[in-house]
Amino acid sequence: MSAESNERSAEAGAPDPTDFIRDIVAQDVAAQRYPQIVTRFPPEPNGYLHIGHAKSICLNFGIARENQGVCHLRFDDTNPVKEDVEYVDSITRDVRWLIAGWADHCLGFKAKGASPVTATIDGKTDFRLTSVSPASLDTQVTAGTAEPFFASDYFEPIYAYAVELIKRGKAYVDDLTPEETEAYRGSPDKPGKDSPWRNRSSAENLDLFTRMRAGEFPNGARSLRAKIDMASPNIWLRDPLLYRIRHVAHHHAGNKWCIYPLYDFAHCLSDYLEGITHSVCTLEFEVHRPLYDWILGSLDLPRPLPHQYEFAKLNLSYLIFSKRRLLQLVEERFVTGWDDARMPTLSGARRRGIPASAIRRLAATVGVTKYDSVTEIAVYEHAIREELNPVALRRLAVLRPVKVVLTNIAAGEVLECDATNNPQDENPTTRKVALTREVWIENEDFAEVPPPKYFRLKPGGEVRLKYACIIKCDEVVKDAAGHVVELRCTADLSTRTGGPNVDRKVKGTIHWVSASHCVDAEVRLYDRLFTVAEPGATDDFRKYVNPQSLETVTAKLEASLAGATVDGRYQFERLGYFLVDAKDSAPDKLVLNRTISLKDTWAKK
RNA sequence: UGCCCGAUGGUGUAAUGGUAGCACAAACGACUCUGACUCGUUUUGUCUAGGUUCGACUCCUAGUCGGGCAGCCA
Repeated sequence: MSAESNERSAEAGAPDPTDFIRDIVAQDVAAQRYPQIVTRFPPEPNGYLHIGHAKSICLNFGIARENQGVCHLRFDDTNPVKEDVEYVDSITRDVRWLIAGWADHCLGFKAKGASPVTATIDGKTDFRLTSVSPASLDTQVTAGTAEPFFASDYFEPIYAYAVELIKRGKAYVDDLTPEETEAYRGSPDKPGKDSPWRNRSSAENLDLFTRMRAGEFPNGARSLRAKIDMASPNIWLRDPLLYRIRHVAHHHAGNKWCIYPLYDFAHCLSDYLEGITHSVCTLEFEVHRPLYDWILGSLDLPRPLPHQYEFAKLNLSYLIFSKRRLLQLVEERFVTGWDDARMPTLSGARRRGIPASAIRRLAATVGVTKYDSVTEIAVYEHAIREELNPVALRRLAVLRPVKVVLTNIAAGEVLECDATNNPQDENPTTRKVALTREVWIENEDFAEVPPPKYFRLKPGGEVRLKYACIIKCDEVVKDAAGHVVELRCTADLSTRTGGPNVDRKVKGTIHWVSASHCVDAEVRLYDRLFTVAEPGATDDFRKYVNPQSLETVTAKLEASLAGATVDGRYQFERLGYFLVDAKDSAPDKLVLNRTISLKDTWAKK
């Protein structure tokens, strides 16, 4: 829990970020263009959220947070064949996790089951749906009386707007087949041509559209199209489709419909219905903006219109964010699931022990622009360490143990040492760790033939056992095969805390645990999932999955870790940040994940 | 080869006509009972060519390079 706290996060005192979108919002606020700033995060429930989505979530909720506004979580669920409630649930959970303690007071949910209300404004029929009070959101969610927004809740008013467009002569029912539609559309450098059905009468269009809804026609037989310009240089203005026929049940709307609006038609209207002021999306929708504006502008709507702004999505080196490819990793068993700790999904990050605040910190550092960039993974790793360092409890653990016998300590004797829980604290607390005759040290911390500048233990050399004392290696015991099985050392107990020679310096300090006062645990060490910086740009990203992305070891942990729970964030000294695995750990069989290693300027050389 | 968008050190980003700054990375050094953290120093940049201007990363024109758009996906 402590790791989720914002108290020591940069966010607490940091100034609000600025970028070109926030500048626009600020201008709109200054001009009092809207009574309140309302943004939205509109995922399609057809996959798990990943770090790339997190950038969008942070932007949209950040804008709301900085302007006393609200940000709606809205499912853009207009294509029932691809969507599923499993994703609705995971997305809702992940969004709430990401913004917890930061922007949950801005989260816009609606009353359960609510759909847009009809009103008359200036003699015009209007539909509207607003969010419940964020202040009471938690109790309402718990009570089951609030839920996210769904575009599918707007099918009725969206249908009414389509009828209105037909009446205005701005939409028509087309009988062209999908193949013909494609052929008629032309290509980027060649204009399209008008459908023979383009100039049907309003009455005929209305009749046909009503019958489409009534289910009289099979899939693909007809469609509703906007009547714009088949010769437009912008393909999305060449009479784009508004509705298609799909005789299929919807995961949220049930069996009510057999015609479903397409993204372009549903999205801008959903924004309007919810009173969205700033509709922020990624760059690929830039060419759709004229259509977004055309639809809203063609309906003579009485309330202020939302506006669309586009930014470049996040790319991180050594990672992939494509839903299709992520799904492949899951289905082809490169990972154990969507929440595998190596996955760039939010559920994977959470299981890995990455604090939500670190992801928010990443979003703040990469900024928001229209330049399609690739951010080095090191920026993300740095953000994780920055968030974990001040909150993680220091503990001693040995991943790959080698036995050390301290020959001048009697068997059964226990020397208690004070170990600091977190040196970053203003007033650090301590705990007791046991020093006994036999201890484990890290395999890497002993070298029979040390490389130059090796600070750790070597034959005849000295090293400090952290929080304990300096030891000297007297003898290296090997088995018949020549492997080191035991190091026989003497402890200089005068260098213990409180001892006369505490201040004696040796170059190296290493971690250790008592062999008689420790617990075994399965520890999972993660490395990058891919071996190349841009796996998405290769011929087949699966060929570049890192075979060493997961290594499992049986580690020795200091005894105090015996009761560790998922809530604890630990730094195993000199090794990295760890937490208990939420799925596979049990009280009698601890399983821990390494979130990330400590920066290691020695190993690099 | 139609339309739209973009280009600042290795990477990401700031400077909104007036000293090119910050972060990450890298290198070196200091400190250190974590080769971590912290601190200090250093290396490296405005895509090109014209134009406007006292002055251009910024405005204009052309070019180069990169990205997006031809789902009844979002």
